[in-house]
Amino acid sequence: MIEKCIFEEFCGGSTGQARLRKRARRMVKERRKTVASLQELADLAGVSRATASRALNDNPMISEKTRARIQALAHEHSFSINRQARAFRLRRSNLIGVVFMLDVQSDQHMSDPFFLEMLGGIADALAERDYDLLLTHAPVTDVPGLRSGRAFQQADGIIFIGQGEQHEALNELAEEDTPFVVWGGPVGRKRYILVGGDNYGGGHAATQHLLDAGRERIAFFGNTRNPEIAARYAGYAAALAERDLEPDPELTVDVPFDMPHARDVTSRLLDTARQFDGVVCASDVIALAAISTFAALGFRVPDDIAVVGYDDIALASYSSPALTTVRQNIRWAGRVLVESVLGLINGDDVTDTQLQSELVVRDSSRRRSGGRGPE
Amino acid sequence: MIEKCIFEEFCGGSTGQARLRKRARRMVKERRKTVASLQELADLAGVSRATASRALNDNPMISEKTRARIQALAHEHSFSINRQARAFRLRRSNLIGVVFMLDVQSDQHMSDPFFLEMLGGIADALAERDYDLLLTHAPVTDVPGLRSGRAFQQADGIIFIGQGEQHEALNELAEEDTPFVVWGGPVGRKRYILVGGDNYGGGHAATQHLLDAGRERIAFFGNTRNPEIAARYAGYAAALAERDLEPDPELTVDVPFDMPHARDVTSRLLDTARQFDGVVCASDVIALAAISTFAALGFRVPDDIAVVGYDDIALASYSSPALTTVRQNIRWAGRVLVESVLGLINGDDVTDTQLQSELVVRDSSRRRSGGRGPE
DNA sequence: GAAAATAGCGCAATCGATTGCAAAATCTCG
DNA sequence: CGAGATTTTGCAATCGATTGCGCTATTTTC
Repeated sequence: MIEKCIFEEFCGGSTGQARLRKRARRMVKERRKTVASLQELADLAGVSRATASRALNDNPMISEKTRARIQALAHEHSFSINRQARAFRLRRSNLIGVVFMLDVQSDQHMSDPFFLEMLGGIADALAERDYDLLLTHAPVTDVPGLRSGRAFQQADGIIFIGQGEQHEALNELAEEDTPFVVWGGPVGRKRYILVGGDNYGGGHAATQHLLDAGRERIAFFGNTRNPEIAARYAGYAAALAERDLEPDPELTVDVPFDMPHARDVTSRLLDTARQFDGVVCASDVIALAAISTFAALGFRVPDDIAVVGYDDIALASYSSPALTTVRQNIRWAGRVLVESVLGLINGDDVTDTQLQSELVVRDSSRRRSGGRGPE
Repeated sequence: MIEKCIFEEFCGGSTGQARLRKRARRMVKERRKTVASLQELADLAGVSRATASRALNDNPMISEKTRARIQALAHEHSFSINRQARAFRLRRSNLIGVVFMLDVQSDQHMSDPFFLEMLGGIADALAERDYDLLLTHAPVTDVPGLRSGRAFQQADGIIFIGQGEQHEALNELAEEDTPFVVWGGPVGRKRYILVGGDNYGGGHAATQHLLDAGRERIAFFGNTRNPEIAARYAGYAAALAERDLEPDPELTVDVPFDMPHARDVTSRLLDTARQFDGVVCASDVIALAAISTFAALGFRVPDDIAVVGYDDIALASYSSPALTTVRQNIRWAGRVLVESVLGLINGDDVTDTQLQSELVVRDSSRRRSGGRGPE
């Protein structure tokens, strides 16, 4: 039945295609064998590799009829193109590298759920565009070393998550020809495409929220050498300035992103007996570590010290008390990063993007209203 | 100087190599141009592609001298092999796919930090072995569909994280020829290599801990259709049995892995007014959600209800009260998974592995000792 | 010192898909 | 019905690295 359909249109000519057709007849018998290469598919269909290739790629040069027939055949034999060969020929792998730039101090890499959500967003967006995600978990002491790393060679483009303290190194990488985009905060003399949240606005909103709640001595926990954090700090300082306050240097604490260190630093701060009644944290993880430390040392949160976090990770709303935080739409961020890097690859004009940030008020920073507590 | 070194040993013969040498002289002048292919490197060195290839791969067929010279040249011109071409030729990509199998219910994929730590462990272990990580974030409704997915075609092997409820589908995949290993719990009629923690032991220890603390009606929160959870449940039931108790079906609650659902289910359970004073949770995330819900509803933790988690994610020790939980050495797990899948690829004999689990007691389950509280 | 053994290298085929160009088939019209 | 226009399809080169086989030098052996 099918054989008939396949061949009836060919029964005329007798040129070079005759050979192909003979081969096709032979192939038909071994129908069930898996089709492994384009050549085999072409033989089955009684056409040349070229035609088969074009048919599968919806090349308009191929007639509707032939295309349909070949695609059906491919499907029937569950044939799928060899992606290695394709990548080799086209010099395009359909792979996007994702590199996490983490602070150097933390041995315990990648423990911030923020990264996971970001990764999920990127993975989804890439999948929609028929790209795969090559994950590199780099010892980010030497960004230049990445150049010779695997990600840079196999991937068509790179997404860096966070600048860490490697802004300059990234600038140098921009001279290379692998396109990349960076999730991070604003910096001067930038030669790469940047996508980020409104860190300034977020830091401002967080601080203002604490001020509105009646807090007067507000600390900032975070590593301001990281551009994202620096922008949040700028927002923090600005909010203070609007109330004629200014940041107390002793309350600006370089807290790393991982919890053990964060806890450490926090408790040391408390030892110095500096007074403060509010904290703006550079991440939810830092905030949770801080809260835990405060609690362990006998401070009540939020009554004695109110805390605001950043990122709105899933766990933030389930801590007790629930954490007020600045939400970034991470999944959307992932999508924007993907669009940007693919845009670069296509040679489009790509510009920086700033996503909105939004303060999510939960009940951890009230001072005057009584705590709702257990009912 | 260098030119001399390169050529002095050749100045004898005058066979087919003469042509090569001429080309080399020409190339030397344009030293600085980036070397893009093996051919160019070979030309520079005055040898053939074959020799260059062998030299770079430390093939013993090549003399020490030539090897050193070519490798030096390669380094000098920062030449690195084209991995696409190599993968194509060798039919080996040095890519390992990692697929997360998540419960279907949860729209909010990948929010459990456990996955991130696991991913980090796998990424590190792979990097050491010169492999890259291809991340697939699959809609795991159809595992068979993965077969035609990108990961399966590009990767030399696959690591599945979690079986979800897809055990049977995995069994079918085992018929295919792509080697894979699975992180998960014990199941019957298994045709794939399994790596997992001691879920039974962990569940047992967690339950025993609560019993030792004087708890008498202990609930279990988790989806027991997931093999890992099922094993933990078995340990839970066994621990109860040792005290002549048996699981109350109404206290075995199918709690999904993501927090919103977990919270939902938890509060519904409390509505039914079933009495219980302890909970063994299938993950820390579930535990934190449960604690948060209990607190919101006016129960004191651990005084009214003690909770034990599973995984010991970084945040577990920073919740207040700190979470007692079962620790799995996730980074080591990642390493074992990598060794196993690479073993399969090499055709080694690979067997299942069970890693130890360890109860980490923090102060969330005391009943008789007074809470330490803020000092 | 000639024959045999051994190193060290080069030749050329190969992997599978894509694509410019040319050839063949089909269609259009006068 | 046949030339010209147009649509389809095939030929063959190409991407870059690897490797079996064979050819030269060089060394060893007697």
